Amino acid sequence: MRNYAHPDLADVSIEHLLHALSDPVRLDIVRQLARNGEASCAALDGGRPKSSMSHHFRVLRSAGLVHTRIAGVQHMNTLRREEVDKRFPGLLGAVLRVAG
Amino acid sequence: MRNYAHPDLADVSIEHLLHALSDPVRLDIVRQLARNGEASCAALDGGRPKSSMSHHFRVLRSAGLVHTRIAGVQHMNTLRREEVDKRFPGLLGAVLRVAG
DNA sequence: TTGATTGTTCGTATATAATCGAACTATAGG
DNA sequence: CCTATAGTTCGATTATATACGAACAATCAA
Repeated sequence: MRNYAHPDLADVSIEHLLHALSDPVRLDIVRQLARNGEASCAALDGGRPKSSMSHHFRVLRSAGLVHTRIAGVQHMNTLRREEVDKRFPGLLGAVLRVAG
Repeated sequence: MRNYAHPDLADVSIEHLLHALSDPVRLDIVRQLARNGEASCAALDGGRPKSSMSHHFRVLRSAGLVHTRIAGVQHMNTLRREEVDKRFPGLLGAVLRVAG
């Protein structure tokens, strides 16, 4: 894998984004990225198998929520906060305001 | 059916609520209720079969989003706007602000 | 080049969800 | 009581998600 495709937020529907956020594992990933900034996949796995995490990161990417940058052997993830906020104002803030 | 049980919003998780909103049929129902206020099930079916609608209303009820009141032969639905707003401040507003 | 590390992809199993016809329940009006 | 109307419940089908082991690819360091 050389690098990832990240969708334009304009092409992401709110249904798609809400679905991505409705899974507890993914919501947890989003919360941690919001709190701590960039993190590798392994740093967020909570003991889950790599293939499961890979799946969840793919869903988060396809929903425009997460950007993944390859840095050597690690894949570093960040929240696409500004872009999501521009497309869906207030949504991510409201979700993250809820206690996890 | 004599009447419905409506969950306390305190018992609704954000994952549950986000999942309920992530379906296009249900999101459409929520949008219409927000715009036009109380409506019967049939008024919102968009030509879909009754059993399908019944399913979606049940999901919306279980997520604390919709209150259903029995009025004779009709079941009238409303958005539980204030309660949802108290539990998840800004969330519904952010969702409804997005063009449908 | 070999080995260790990080994450993807594939395949399969399992679980959850959506769809919808058919039979049923409840209410209202003749 | 009979009939029409509005929704629910049941059951079956199909679709979509999740979970995860195993094999693979890419990078780095020795």
